[in-house]
Amino acid sequence: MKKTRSASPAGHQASSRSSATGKRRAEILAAALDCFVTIGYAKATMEDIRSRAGASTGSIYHHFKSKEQLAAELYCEAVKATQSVGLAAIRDQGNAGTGVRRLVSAYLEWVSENPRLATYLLTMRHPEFMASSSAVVDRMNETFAKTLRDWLEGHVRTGALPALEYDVYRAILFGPSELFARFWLAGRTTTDLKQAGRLMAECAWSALESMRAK
Amino acid sequence: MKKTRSASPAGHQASSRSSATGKRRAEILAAALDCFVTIGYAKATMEDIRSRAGASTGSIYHHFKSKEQLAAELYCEAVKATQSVGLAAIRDQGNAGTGVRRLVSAYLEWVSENPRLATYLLTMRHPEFMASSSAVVDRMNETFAKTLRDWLEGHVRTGALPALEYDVYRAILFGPSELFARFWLAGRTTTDLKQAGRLMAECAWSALESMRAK
Amino acid sequence: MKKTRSASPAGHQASSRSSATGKRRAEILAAALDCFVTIGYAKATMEDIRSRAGASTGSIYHHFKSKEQLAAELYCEAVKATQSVGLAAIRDQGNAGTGVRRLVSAYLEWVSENPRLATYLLTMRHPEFMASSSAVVDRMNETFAKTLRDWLEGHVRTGALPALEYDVYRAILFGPSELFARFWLAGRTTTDLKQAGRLMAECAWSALESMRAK
Amino acid sequence: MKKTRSASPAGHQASSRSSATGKRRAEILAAALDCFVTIGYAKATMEDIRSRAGASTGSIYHHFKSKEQLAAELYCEAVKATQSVGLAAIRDQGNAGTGVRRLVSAYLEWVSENPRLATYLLTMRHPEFMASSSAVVDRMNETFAKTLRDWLEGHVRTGALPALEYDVYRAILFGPSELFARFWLAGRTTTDLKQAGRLMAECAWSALESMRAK
DNA sequence: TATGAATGAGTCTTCATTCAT
DNA sequence: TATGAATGAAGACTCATTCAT
Repeated sequence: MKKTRSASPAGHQASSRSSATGKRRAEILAAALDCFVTIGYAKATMEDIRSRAGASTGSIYHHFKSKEQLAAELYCEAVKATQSVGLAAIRDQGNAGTGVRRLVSAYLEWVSENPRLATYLLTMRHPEFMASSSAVVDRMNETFAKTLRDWLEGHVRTGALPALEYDVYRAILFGPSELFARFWLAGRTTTDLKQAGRLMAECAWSALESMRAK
Repeated sequence: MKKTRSASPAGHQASSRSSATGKRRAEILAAALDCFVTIGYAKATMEDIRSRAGASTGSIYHHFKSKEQLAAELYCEAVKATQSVGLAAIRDQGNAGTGVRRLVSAYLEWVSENPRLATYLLTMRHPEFMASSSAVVDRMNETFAKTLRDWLEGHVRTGALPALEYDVYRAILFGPSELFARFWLAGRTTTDLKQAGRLMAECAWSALESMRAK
Repeated sequence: MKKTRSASPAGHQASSRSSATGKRRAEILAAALDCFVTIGYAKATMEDIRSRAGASTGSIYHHFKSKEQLAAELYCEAVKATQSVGLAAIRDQGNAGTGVRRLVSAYLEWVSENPRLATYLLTMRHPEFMASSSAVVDRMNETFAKTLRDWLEGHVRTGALPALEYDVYRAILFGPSELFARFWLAGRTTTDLKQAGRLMAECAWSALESMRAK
Repeated sequence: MKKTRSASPAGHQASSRSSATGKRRAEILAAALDCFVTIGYAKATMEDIRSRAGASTGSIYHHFKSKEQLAAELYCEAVKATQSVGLAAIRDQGNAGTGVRRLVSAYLEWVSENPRLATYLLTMRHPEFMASSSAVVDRMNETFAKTLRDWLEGHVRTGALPALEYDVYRAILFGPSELFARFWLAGRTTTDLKQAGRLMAECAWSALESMRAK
């Protein structure tokens, strides 16, 4: 059955040219993301991924060392994506209130635009394959944290923001939106995501404001 | 080790009496929790659980239908525990501010007192075994949500709280503390949990207050 | 749950007296037969039998050494039953034709009266538990064969029956009815069993007659 | 050893060529047949089959979904084989007597040439794996029955055969030989199989003849 | 005799991964 | 690069049987 496919003379021309870009690689990654999000990393089998990608077992292993690496690559991609969205939101932002609000709503915007990747990120926060990714992810997290911290500290110095530990800032800034996102991704929300973004942003800002006051 | 964990000082008297109570069952559950939290649901094997519980394979299956059911039972237990703590915090609480603050810090207190169960709850929020538990959990969630909603609405009517959708309330109330808890449980925080509890409580309350104002 | 049963004061009087007969034993045997016939020896579990018998695990093992022995006992019972029916059919039967006919239809009559046991006999012809029964069954078979052979030989000497090997006699006498019985028991026949009995009997007799002639 | 068994002298040429044909598949089937016949379906383990086939666990499951499916496939093969032998015996056979005799002896010939498959067929007539095969087998049985019935009815119309229900015909035609085959395969016969074939054939024919007469 | 918790060897099956073509 | 057959370690689960009460 499969033999007939490679036998079909057409199609060959097209794909033999390049795929240099790594089209197959991308297809496999996409299939893997689908499977992990739908079935879960542990339950999803390479066979699931293989069939969804329309690739062969060998082909997958040609592109990726292992299932774990596949998951790790997706994870890194997801982390990088959120972080760059976050960083872009505060970059060169002189106004603390605007920066905080943008930071929060940027996160939810990204979620709404990348639901699958977001689901993956929020769901696969596990030690299941961390071995392969932790080094890279840890570094990314540090960089992100450092940048955000610097930005925050700048505004703390001007008195625009309260002096709080970074872990508290993290909780205040991202806690509400992340929790909302979880439910939104699960289809268990009634509020529109944009509206929620505004509310979460406001929430974070007014919380910080009130703390600064004291 | 495991035996000490059924921590609550009371109850010991009662359960020390005999095996009739279902001691074995409890031992197995405890061992499973340990394994799931440490190794992860997927990677933990029944053999891991078996040896940690000091039971035989057959004994485990005599008490629990499957690994999935074991996980589900723990999950339900955890959900019930947080919820009852939350409900106790607002029960008969006439003051909105006090209620909100108590709700938030009660959650973190519970986390600090039940780190393993909390880790399990926050980590295993996955479709890996949900089949077995969703019915029960869904009902519990509904009940909890209904009660909390009623309490909130009571205060909305008096103007003490702003009129917001439940999903927004949920995000504001539990988002920061849940996120903080995740990092605390992972040992990645610098702030003391109690202190964080007060901050998260304040944060939630001031956010709500500011929204009410508008 | 089961405890309430032994708690019921009534009924005790009756069963405490004797059950000497082995009522429980019989119930277990009946349940086992049911299970073996329905599910098959291999697939039927002691738990299946236990629950159908309304007994406890321990009780079963109190009465029977093992699953195998349970099966063997039923098998012996079945073999003995058919054989005695067969022997009764030819005992003191001076007329060859009558004897042959009776032998054949007696078999089918027994089948119709003991469908479950017959199914068991025709279905469980396997080495699955033969270890426990072969000795006994072999002896029973020998005795039966010897008696039948003697009867046949008597009529061979008078010329009423043809001189054929016992294995051929067995095939001619029991082959058709056994095959018919298999299908009848499976509910895959259209002909009435009594009618079939007459036909099979006639068939056997005319076959033998024609062979004698040559 | 197993390789010689694909007995039919032709075909060897073709299959010796390569593994492309499904050599492994065939080896596994052969090993399974051996095991099922020797040890019994229930007692034979996949490990038994695996080692006898010289294959790996994974390889077996690559080719067959389950132990049950393996058994089912063999069963279908066996059914198909007997039936085609039977149908060949009566195809275009204008003479009722010759046809009946050929039908009967063809069956026993097939048994003698395919003792293992025959043993399997006569022994594994059980619900152990029927789930997987019944649909296919039922259809094969219907087709076979229909063809045989048509042939019989043709001769009933000419008066060469008596008008009997199909289930009675089945019993008369196959009962004796099947029962004889059972004992022959178990090594519990004294009569030569060919000789028995002639006798069973004669037996069936004279039985039918005598019934027609009436 | 009855009960049912406990036992643990034994099975089937899965699945990530390798490798010959 | 692609293919898919082959590998085999590992795991969940079953079930006959034992045993303390």
